[in-house]
Amino acid sequence: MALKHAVLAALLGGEYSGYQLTKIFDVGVSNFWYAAPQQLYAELTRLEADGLITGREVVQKGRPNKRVFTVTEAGLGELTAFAAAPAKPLLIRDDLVVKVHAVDRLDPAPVIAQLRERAREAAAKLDLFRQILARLRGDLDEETFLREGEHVGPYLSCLAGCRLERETHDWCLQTARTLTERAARTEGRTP
Amino acid sequence: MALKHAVLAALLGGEYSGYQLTKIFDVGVSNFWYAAPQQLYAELTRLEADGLITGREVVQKGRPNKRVFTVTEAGLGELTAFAAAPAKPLLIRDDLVVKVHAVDRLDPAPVIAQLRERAREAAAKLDLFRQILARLRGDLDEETFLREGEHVGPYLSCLAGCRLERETHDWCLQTARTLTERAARTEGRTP
DNA sequence: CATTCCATGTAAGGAGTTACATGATTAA
DNA sequence: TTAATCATGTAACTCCTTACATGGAATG
Repeated sequence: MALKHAVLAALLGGEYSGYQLTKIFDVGVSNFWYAAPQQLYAELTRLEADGLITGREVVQKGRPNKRVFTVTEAGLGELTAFAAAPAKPLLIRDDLVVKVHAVDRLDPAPVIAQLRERAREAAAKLDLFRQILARLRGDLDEETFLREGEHVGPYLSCLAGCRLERETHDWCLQTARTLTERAARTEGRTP
Repeated sequence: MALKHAVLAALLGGEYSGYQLTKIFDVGVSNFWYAAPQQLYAELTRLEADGLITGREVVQKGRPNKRVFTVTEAGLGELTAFAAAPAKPLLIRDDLVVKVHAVDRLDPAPVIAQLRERAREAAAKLDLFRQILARLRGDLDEETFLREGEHVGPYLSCLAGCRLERETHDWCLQTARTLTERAARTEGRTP
């Protein structure tokens, strides 16, 4: 199982409902994992049935009640075993890079548009991640926080997200610029 | 279908057999897609049945014969449609970052070991990608090649791979160092 | 003689995606 | 009153992963 450990890891950060988790996993949990809402609800049901998490009903006024979940001792044990097991290689699959790979034989215009769009998204995510980092480290500077702060796990994983988004952003813009310039030169020749 | 377009894109680079593709996809085609051998053989069968690629038997001496594949006109059409369609968001799933995220409540030792191992792998891939880039650009420098070279697609996608591996490498080492130092400080306190 | 490389698959099962469904509340 | 947000799912399908299978040639 794959989502399992990502959910457990996310729930270490506090009690969350299925809906709250969908928000967290929608951004990709600091970009290390993505999951659709239906997946999460199904996974929470399974994890609770397996005793790795426990749910608690929270009554709300003005909006539907919700169930929030916490990791149990058994869940923590599962995470420990998971952390000790050899890591699977990073899994990355990206449509856009496939398109760039093939761009020599294709119309570059839509690819360029998508690169620009992706760059915007990456910039937005980077912004978001930086806010999360600032909130996590409070009034300490990064170095001090990493040395003395209490919970560095989420901070470190978010740093990974920052790096990825920054590089994505830069690569997209560089690639878009390269393709744009080449397209301009080709146009100049063909008419 | 997902693999489909990655295979078509890879086959634009020339004629390859299933086996050769497994080698290419094993590295992740410059890190943008990974696929297992069985997936590839199945996908090639399907693509040929759909007329998007054509196979050709190559008789070899001293080793088993093989079938190599080329993209057809229909295949190129499929790729064009794919390139014009909106890109799906980058899909990234990484065990190791999940472990780091949860590391505050876990034994950091195995996580640190895995971070170092991942750093080594990333360095190796980075090396490989740099060789590929050098081969692709020939005796031109990068700027000139990107401006005037003939096939920049594979070069640009490989650049994406380089960025990813470089960041992975640096992040792994920085994270391993942070966790190591914190572990040392905790040890100093608990005995 | 054992291992690695070349070459190609089948079969079963687990994971993820897409499409659809429901219903209340709050903000524009 | 229309849309967005909160809240939770089911069902069908596609895709991917894991395990297993085969067999010759080259390398050490």
